[in-house]
Amino acid sequence: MSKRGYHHGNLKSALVDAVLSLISEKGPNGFSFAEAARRAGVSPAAPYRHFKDRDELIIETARRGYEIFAARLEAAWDEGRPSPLSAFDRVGRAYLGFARAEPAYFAAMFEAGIAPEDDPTLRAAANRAFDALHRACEALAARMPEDKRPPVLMMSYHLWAITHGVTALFGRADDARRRAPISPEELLEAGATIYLRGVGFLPKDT
Amino acid sequence: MSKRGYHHGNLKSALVDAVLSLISEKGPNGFSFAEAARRAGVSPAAPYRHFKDRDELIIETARRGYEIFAARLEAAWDEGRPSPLSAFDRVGRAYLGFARAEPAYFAAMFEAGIAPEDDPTLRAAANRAFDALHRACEALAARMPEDKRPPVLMMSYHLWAITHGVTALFGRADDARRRAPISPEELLEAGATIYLRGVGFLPKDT
DNA sequence: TGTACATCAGTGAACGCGCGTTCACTGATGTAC
DNA sequence: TGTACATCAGTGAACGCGCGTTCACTGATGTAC
Repeated sequence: MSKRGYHHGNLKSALVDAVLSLISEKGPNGFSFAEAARRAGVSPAAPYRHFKDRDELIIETARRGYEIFAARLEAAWDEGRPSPLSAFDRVGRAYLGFARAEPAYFAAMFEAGIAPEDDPTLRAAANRAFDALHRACEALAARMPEDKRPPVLMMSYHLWAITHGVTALFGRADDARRRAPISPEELLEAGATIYLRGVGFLPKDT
Repeated sequence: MSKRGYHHGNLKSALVDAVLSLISEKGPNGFSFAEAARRAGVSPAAPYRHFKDRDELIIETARRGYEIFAARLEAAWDEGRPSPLSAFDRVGRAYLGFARAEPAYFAAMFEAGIAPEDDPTLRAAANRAFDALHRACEALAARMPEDKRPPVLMMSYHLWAITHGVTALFGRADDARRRAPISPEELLEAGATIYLRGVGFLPKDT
């Protein structure tokens, strides 16, 4: 954090940080190119050296968010140790935890109205996060007798949907959170357990 | 649609309509007080007769959205006819259908960063929508042997989460939709079926 | 090692624009008698 | 039924503001020789 001279040195990251703090304060779309520059201590023209426009800045923010998100999910999965089921539970908690700890990243990724399909690097980062979840589902499915395995991709989508649904409705960090008389973590764990029982992974009496 | 004179006659609704078309074009938060007035064919000061500020306008939009949404879910449920299960499936499809047919309302309700808790009438409208889903779950639970019923509220939250998750990820009408090799309707129906099997509502071999 | 030069990453002033908001106003409508 | 008056729902001009964007510029850094 040395006194900066004429060159900032790390303006790109500083702008992303500024966007994150602005999103925290005012919601996604509550930031402007000009204010991000001001927060980074730089003239309003400086961001143009790094981003074509406002959209490129939010995409870069979301991209970084997806990478951190993917890394957290992968770490939570930890190759399915000690058991796929307990590891999977950890992944769900990591999903919720990310949304709570990094609401600004989460908003940039899921609520800023940007489309992962539109940008190759964004798409790759988003896929990496989904792949972590998908690999966990593959490991779960591998534990089932071959003739009873559901389509793994479908299972991944379902578990993604329930995890995302619980997070978006009950687990968000802002005022739009719906109140439930049970923590989102417990709600998600119970839901995933019921789903896995229904899909045949868990016996009926669990 | 007669030629309007000095008084608009239905400005409040016209402003909400303008907001909806603006959200459709530019996403939630992509509208301004001034532009909504322009679209309604009225001077920029006119909206102040009906709304304190921009926020009150988006809240009114979301409130109307929740009421239409609740009515559609209630109609889809149709008191559980002909059977609770088929009626419940219809409710899920109505949820998805609303998000697809009315993306602007959906965005105002779930993605504009407003909090249902903050406004009593908004909250009431949002609750009415959730209640439709909750009553459907109660009817499902009533079909189960009393000693095996799960907590109905939890069941409602779970089915809400999976429905909302599928909708927000795969069923949205805009570019942020995730592509899956299966329609959101089928994905949701399969997910709900698996969940209901897991919770004991459906026998293991369905 | 020193120097010349190209490139990079900033500056800061300027622009036109649309926004939110206010104000005194006025035309239309509703109502008391 | 007519009239006077209060209230309602608009007008339109004006304001200050922050934004996105551009421009010619300049200080710092990297590199060829």
